Amino acid sequence: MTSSTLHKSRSAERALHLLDAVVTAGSISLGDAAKSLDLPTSTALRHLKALEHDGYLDRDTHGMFSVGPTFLRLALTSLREGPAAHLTTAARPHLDRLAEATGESAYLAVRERSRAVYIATAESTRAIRHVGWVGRTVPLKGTAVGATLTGDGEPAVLRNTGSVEPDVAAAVAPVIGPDGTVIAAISVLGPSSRLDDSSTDTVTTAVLAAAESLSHDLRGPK
Amino acid sequence: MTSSTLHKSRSAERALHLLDAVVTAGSISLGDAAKSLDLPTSTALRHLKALEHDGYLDRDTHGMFSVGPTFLRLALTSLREGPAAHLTTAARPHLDRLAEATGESAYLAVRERSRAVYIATAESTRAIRHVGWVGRTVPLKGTAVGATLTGDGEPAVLRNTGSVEPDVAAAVAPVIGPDGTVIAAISVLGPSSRLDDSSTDTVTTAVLAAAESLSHDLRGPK
DNA sequence: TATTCTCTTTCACCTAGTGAAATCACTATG
DNA sequence: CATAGTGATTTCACTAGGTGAAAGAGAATA
Repeated sequence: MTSSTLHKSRSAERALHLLDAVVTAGSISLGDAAKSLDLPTSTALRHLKALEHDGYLDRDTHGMFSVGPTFLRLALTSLREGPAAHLTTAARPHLDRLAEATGESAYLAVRERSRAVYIATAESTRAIRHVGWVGRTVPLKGTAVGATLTGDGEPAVLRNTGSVEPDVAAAVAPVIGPDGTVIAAISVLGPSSRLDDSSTDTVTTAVLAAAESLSHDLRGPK
Repeated sequence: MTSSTLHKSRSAERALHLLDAVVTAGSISLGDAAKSLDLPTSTALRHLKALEHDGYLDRDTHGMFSVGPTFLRLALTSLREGPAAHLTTAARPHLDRLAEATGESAYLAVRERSRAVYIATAESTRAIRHVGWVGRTVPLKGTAVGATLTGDGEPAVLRNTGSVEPDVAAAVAPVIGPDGTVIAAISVLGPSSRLDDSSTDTVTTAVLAAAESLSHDLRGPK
C-alpha cells in the first residue's frame, strides 16, 4: 500500500467515485466516466460492469450508464428510515412554520466533508422564491451555512456575499444534537432584494427560534 | 483472480455490500456488519472506515455506523434527477388517478436482480389500506409483480397468493419502455377482502389503462 | 482482580486488481 | 466501398494493494 492511502482501499474508492459520477451526471458513457476520474477505460469498465452486475447501475442500449434499481432501493430506504430520516422528519414542521412566517424558502443542511448539503426544504409560496437546492452542495468556506456548520461566526447572521449565487441572501442558525455538537443548519434563502435590512430582525429571530426548537425536539424526542 | 469473479472486484463489492447493510439496518455495529457479510472484523472495519472517510457513512459516539451525508446527497440527487426520476415523475399522475379510481393504494415497481422494488406510490385514502412498501423488495418468483416484470403470465391478473403477506391481493400490469421491453410494473395492492371477484373487472381495467397510458407517455414524451 | 466482550492495529503473504496494448464494432468521411 | 477515426471490449503479465490471523487495548461485568 503506498503512502497516502494507508486506511483506504483503492478499488472500492474508485467504484464509489464512479457511482458518484454516474449519479451526478444522470447518464454517462464509459469514456466520460473514465475521463472524469482520470482512469484507463479498461479499469473504469471493469468497475462499472461490476456495479451494473449488482444492480447499482443500469446500462441502456447505447451503452450509457445510469442509476440502477439497487441504488434506488438504498436511496429510498436511507431517506425514509435511519437517522437522516429522523432528522428530516423532525425538521419538517419547523421548516414549514419558518417558511410560512418569513415568506421565504427554508432549508435544512448538513455537512459533507468540506461542503454543505441541503437535505430538506419547505418552499416559499411567493412567485419569486428560492427553489431546488435539495441534494445540492455548497462549499463550507465563504458561505453562511458553512460558517454555521463549522461553529464559526455567530448564528443567524444575514448575509449577502453572493458567494454561491448572486442576489441570494441567507439567514442561518445551527441545530444542536443531543451530544451538544452542531449537526445541521436551518437556513432561510431568498432574493437579497427582499431579505434586506428592514426584514433582518424578524427573519433572524424566526430562524433562530426554529433551529432552537428543532434542537430541543432532538434532545427530548419524547 | 479466482474462478467466479472474473468480472468483479472483490473489495469494491464488499464495500458496497457493507454500505447496503448499513443502509438497510439504519444503524449497525462493526461486529454485526462484519457478521452479516461473514467477514473478519478487521477487513470490515477497514472498509467501513474508508466509507466513513468519504462521507458515505457516519459514526456516532458509540461506534455505530449509519448513512452519511455523501450518500444522502447521492440518494437525493438520484431521486430528483436521472432516468428514475423521469419514470416516477411520469408515473405520478397515473398512480394518483389509479388510486382514486380504485380506492386502493397504487405502486410503481421495477426489477432489481431477482427481486422487485417498489419505487413510488399513491396511497389509498381508506382507513384500511396498503402502505409503506416504497423501498421494499419482494421476490420475483411467486408474486404477481414478479411475473409481470419478467414478462410471464398475462397482465393485470388479480391474485391473492398471500405469497408475501396474507390478506394482500394485487392487480398488476406491465409498463413498456420506448424500446418495447417491460421496464416497470404498476400494481394496485389492497386487502383481499375488498379486492375480490366483484371488483376484479373494474380494478383490472383501471390498472391496465394506467399502465398503458404511462407506457404511451414514455414513448412520446413530447 | 480476573474474565469476557468488542473494537482496533499490525504485518507477512500472495491473490486480486491494474492498465498498456491489441482487438472489435461502428460510423463518419473521402 | 475502402479508410480512417472513435469508443467499447478483451487480454494478460506484473506487482501494488488488499487480506485476515493474531495480538493489543479498552470497556464492561462478575
